[in-house]
Amino acid sequence: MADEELGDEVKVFRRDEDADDDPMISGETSEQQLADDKKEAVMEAELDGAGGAGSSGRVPTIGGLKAEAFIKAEPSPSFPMMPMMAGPGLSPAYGLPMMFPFFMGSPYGLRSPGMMSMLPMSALSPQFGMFPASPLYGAAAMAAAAAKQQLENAAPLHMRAGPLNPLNQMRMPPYMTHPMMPQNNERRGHGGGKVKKDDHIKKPLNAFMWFMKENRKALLEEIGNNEKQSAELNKELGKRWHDLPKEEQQKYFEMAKKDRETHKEKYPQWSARENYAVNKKKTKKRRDKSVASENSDQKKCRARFGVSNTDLWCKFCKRKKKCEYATDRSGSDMTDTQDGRGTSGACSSSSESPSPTGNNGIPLATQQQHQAALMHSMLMQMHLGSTSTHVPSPIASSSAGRSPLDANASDSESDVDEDEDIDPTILQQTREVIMQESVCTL
DNA sequence: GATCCTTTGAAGGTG
DNA sequence: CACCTTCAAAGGATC
Repeated sequence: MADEELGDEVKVFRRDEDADDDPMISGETSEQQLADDKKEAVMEAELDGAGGAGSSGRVPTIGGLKAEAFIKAEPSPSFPMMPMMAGPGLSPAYGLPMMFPFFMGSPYGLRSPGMMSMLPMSALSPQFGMFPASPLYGAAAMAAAAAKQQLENAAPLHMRAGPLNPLNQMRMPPYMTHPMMPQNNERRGHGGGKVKKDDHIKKPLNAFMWFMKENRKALLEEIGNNEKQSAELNKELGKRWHDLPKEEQQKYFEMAKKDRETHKEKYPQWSARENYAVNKKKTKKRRDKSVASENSDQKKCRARFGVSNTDLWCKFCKRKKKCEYATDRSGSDMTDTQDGRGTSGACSSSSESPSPTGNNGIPLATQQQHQAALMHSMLMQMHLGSTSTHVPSPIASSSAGRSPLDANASDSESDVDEDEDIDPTILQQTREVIMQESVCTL
C-alpha cells in the first residue's frame, strides 16, 4: 500500500467530510491536536514505563524539558524491529504503516513516544563514545519490541488507536497519520518539517544519517543536554562515526541499504533529482557564495597583480585583450567571455562584477575620463597603502591626469570601476600567491 | 519564517 | 572515471 494512496484516501476523506475544511484542519485544530498529542504521549509513557527497554529509568515527565523532548520525539529507525521499514517515517509518502502495524499502534505512527521509549535514546549507554553495538540491536530492546508488538498485533489494525479526527474528534485508523496530520510534520525541524509541495518524497537516509539519528540524543545527554549547537554536535558525530568500528558502521550501512531498497521498491520512478528544487533557495544562496569565492580566485591579471605590476600581466592583458588566465580558468562565469559578445574582454577587472560590460553604450570619452580618474585614485591608494614600490612608469607618469597612453589604454576598457575599492593588502597577498603559482607567463 | 551551520554518504550531472 | 553539487537529519543561531 503506497502512501500516495493513503494521501489520496485522506484527501478524499477530507473532501467528503468537509468540503470547506481548511479552517478545521489548521489553527485551533492543530492546537487541539497538539494537546491531544500530549495526552497521548503521557498515556504512552505510562504504558511503556511498565516494561521493555523503554523503562530503563527514563520515564519522561510532561512539563519538564524531558517531556518536551519526549513529545517532540522524532522517529527512529529502530531497525531490528522494522527491518523493512521505509525511511524515517516522517515523509508523508514514506512509511509503510499497514506493513508495520506495530508502529501504528499509536496515533503518532512512527513518532510514537511509546516507540521512542524502545529506541536508543532510552536504551543507549551513557557511554556514548564507546558505541557498544547499537542499542537497537540490544536483546532487551528487541525483546521489548517483540512483546509490545505482540500486544499491538493482538488487536485488528482497524481497532487500534489512531489519531483523533480533527473534524469529528473520532478516533481514526492508526494508519491515518501524517498525510492528514500536518501538525505532525510541522512540528518537525526544518528538513522534515512542513508539508511542502504535497508529496515530497524524501531521500532515503544514508548510513551516517541513521547513525546521527540514533545517537544524537545520546550524545546530547552525554554532554549534558546543553547548549551545544546542532552543527557542533554533528561535527562530534562525524568524529565518532570515523571512530566507529567497521562492523558497527556496517550495521548502519545495512540499514541504509535496506532503506534504499524499500524506497526504490516503493517509488521506482523517484529520482533524487526530484528533490533538488525543494530547497532551491537555500542551495542557490550557498552556491552563490561558493561562486563568489571561486570568482575571487579567478580574477584577471589586473585584479590579481594590480596596475602596479603590469609586468606580471599576461600578454593579452598587457594589450587589453582577453585575459589568458581568466579565460582559461573561469571561462563560463564571465559574461564577456561566455557568449563571445560583451566587450573586447579586456583584462582589467575582477570577475566579481556582475556586469563587466556595464559601460557599454557609454560614450567613449566619458569612459576614458572615468577610467583616468579611477587610475589616479588607485595609484594614490597603492602609493599610500601598499608595500609595493614599483609603479610602472607609463601609468605612474599619468597618474595626475589622462595621458595619451591612458587614453590609449582605455580604448577597450569597459569595466574599470571594479577595482575602485581595491585593497592594497589584498593586492599584495594576491600578488604573492599568484607569483607562487606562476600563472601568467609572459 | 527562511536559511545557515555542520557532518557523511548516495545519487545525479558534467567534462 | 573523476569531480562537483544537492539532499537527507537536527536544532540553535542568524538574518
